Amino acid sequence: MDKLVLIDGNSLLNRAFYATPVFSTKNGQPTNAIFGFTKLLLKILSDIRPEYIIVAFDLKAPTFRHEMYDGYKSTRKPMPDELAAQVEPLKALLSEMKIAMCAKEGYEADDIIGTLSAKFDVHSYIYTGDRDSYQLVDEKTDVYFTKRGVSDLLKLNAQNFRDETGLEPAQIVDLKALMGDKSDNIPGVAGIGEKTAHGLLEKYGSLDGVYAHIDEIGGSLNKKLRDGRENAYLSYELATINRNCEINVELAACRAPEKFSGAVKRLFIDLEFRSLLKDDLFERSAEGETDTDIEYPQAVYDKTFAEFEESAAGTSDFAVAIGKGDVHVYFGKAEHVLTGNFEKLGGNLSDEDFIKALSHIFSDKKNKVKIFDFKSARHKLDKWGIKCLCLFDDLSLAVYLCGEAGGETLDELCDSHSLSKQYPAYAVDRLFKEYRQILADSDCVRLYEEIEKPLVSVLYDMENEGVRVSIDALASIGTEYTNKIARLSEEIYSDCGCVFNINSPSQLGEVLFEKLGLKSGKKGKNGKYSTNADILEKLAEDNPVAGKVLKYRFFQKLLSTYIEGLKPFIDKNDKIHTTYNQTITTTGRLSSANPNIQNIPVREEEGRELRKVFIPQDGNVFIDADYSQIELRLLAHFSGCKELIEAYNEGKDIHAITASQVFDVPLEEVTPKMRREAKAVNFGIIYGISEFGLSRNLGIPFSTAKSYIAKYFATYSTVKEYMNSNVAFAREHGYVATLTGRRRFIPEIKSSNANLRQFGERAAMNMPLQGSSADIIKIAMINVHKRLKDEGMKSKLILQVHDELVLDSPEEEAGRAAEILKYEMENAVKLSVPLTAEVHSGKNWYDAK
DNA sequence: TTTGTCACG
DNA sequence: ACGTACGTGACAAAC
Repeated sequence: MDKLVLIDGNSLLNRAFYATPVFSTKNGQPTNAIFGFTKLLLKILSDIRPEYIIVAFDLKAPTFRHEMYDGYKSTRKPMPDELAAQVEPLKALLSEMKIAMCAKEGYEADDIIGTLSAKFDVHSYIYTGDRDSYQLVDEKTDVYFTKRGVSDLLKLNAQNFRDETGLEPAQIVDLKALMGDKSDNIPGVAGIGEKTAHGLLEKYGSLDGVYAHIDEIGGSLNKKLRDGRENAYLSYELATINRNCEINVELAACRAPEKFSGAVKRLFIDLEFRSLLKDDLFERSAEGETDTDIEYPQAVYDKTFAEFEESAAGTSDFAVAIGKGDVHVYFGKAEHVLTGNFEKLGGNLSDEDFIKALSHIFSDKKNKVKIFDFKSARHKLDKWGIKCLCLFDDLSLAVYLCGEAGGETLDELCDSHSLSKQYPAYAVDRLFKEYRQILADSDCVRLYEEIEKPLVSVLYDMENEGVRVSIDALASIGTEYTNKIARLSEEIYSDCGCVFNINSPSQLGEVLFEKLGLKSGKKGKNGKYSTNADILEKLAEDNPVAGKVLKYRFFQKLLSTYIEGLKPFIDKNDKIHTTYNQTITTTGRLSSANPNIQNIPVREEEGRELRKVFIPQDGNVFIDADYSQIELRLLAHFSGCKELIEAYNEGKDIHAITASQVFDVPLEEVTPKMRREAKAVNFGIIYGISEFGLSRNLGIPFSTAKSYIAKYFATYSTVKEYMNSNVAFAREHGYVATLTGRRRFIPEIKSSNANLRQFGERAAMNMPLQGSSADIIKIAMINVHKRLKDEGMKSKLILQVHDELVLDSPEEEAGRAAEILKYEMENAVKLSVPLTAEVHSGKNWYDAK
């Protein structure tokens, strides 16, 4: 039998909307509900593979139910704006997807679905979030109900309906007739709730049955039923789905699509549904898969270097895309595909000619190469023994600075711009021109040319240089931790009276809170106990096992992440080479990965010891410099707050001053506790403070945190004004910016979802501070790197940890190197407050801090 | 792949 | 009624 999928459009769109926070495209079009709906739709099509599909919608016009009963659905809240704004775009998408839609004045989607499933000789699969549809279940009709969100589907059938309610599917109408339905404002019988209604139906089977035996029912219930008889039968009618509406739908016009057109693909791209852009979903057009109005270059497979050189003669502008073993080069009107035999057989060039061709491009300092990720290209070219001397433009940086989601690959970029991946070098050329224009329009050209681009070479050198580790020290600390972990786990097993996996939060929660019956184990929304450090610390006051678990976790973390985790990254020279990602963060910071060298322990003494593992090269020392309170200084600078600026200009202790203001005591009477709390307030200010956050961070009552914040802003009103101005700017322009004009787009700030909106507001307050700090240290890095090189020094910049730089420096030039480092960091930019960097040196990273 | 936890600034 | 300081990356478990 043919299969027909029937979807309750309004119901699923509604579910999809509330399943996730609202998210929007860069243009501010909210898309979360359309996304959830589309994702489910694609899943249904691939799971069921139906011959036919119809999406039914409600219309605004009143239905036959409104005519029967004025109050029908009158208590419904209106749709939130952000959901309403998604209805028409969804219909437009469905229409482009060639999916049949159906709506009819006077009926609800339920009725249309009920009618269509009864009308055709097909097996129907109904998808809805409305439990009323239980009544449609029969041998040729399955109903799938979306439980939580949209992806969690429950197939309804007589059995699970009985399990859940103790009733037959058809009885849902009788049930509603008796108990009513608040959300639809169906009245039911006054005074009868779910329990009573159930009881009656179990005994008498149906509404008619109840009234047929009304004389057997005594007491107040009898009166309620007699008084409510009219309402009960009205409700029965209201709750019954009309399976016989007058609808003209030809099944033949409802064919389910197998593939979608290029127009649908473009709509997906516009809606930023990147994760749904699977190639096999879309039809391939004759020339390829993408825009027909693009004139792609001619593909050329040169046989020899001489052939390539001849075409490239006189060309200095190239666009290049490097794949695994193949390199695409676009210039003139052709895309040359070059492959050697390095990683696969059958290259069109000999290895020797392959290298020559690449050297022709990259080793000539007059050439300018457009490329997606220059830093990683250089590492790759290194392996082929090719020196990079050319000028370059980096597409990934341009895209990043334009405020697009960071970390996109070139492939993804091609997809989202409808460009063929077969011509990636041409795509690089074309995309770079496009993004270069956006950079110019958003005043980010200097940021790109003078900061991000020069930084590429600095980071390349840092990654190449690497940081040395002591294998012996690593091994001995590893043994020490392994022993500690073994002892602690034995003790924990014996204390708990059972052996289990302490690493598993769910097993740990079960043992602690159920077996041992420890208190304060509140289950979260997913039905699991939280066992994080905050909770365990509280527990440790009463039960030593919690403390042992904390210790176990601590050493386990150090062992797995920093001992075992680092080992695979150590090269034959005992060095670790991290990768700095320049295009990930929303604020402009770098991130470090494989391994992450920016989160090596320092806060706890026992973890800090690990830094003794990081050592300079023979005969060298580490020189470590970190900015002192750079974000707070930026706050003083940007806000223009006189008190803060003065305090910094006079070199005062800022946290102590804040403490004296917030706690209303003379500076001399500020206690260490007051200073500590004031420091937390200062941090909070930078993060876009909330009462909840501060109270949780300090472990103080909500009301106390509130009063601290109030006092702070009363004292530093210019800071408050500055923060408000950031939020206002973001609301007006959709973005905020740093010292150098780096932008972060914050669409959340216009959300009607309070949580999301507040998140946007905090981000608007924090980004200019965190981001400007990132700008400043980047400038410092470029200048330090240049000075060291220009002055012919052997000291090398090796690490960056957001506000900290580390040099590996020969002992004899360490003094000079430290001076340069400090000077360049402190003078990277000129602010209305001084920037200070604290410098230390030592024979390992521990001693240099 | 997602979740919980925890390391850093 | 709910979820909340900003920005990251890695690991282990559970799905």
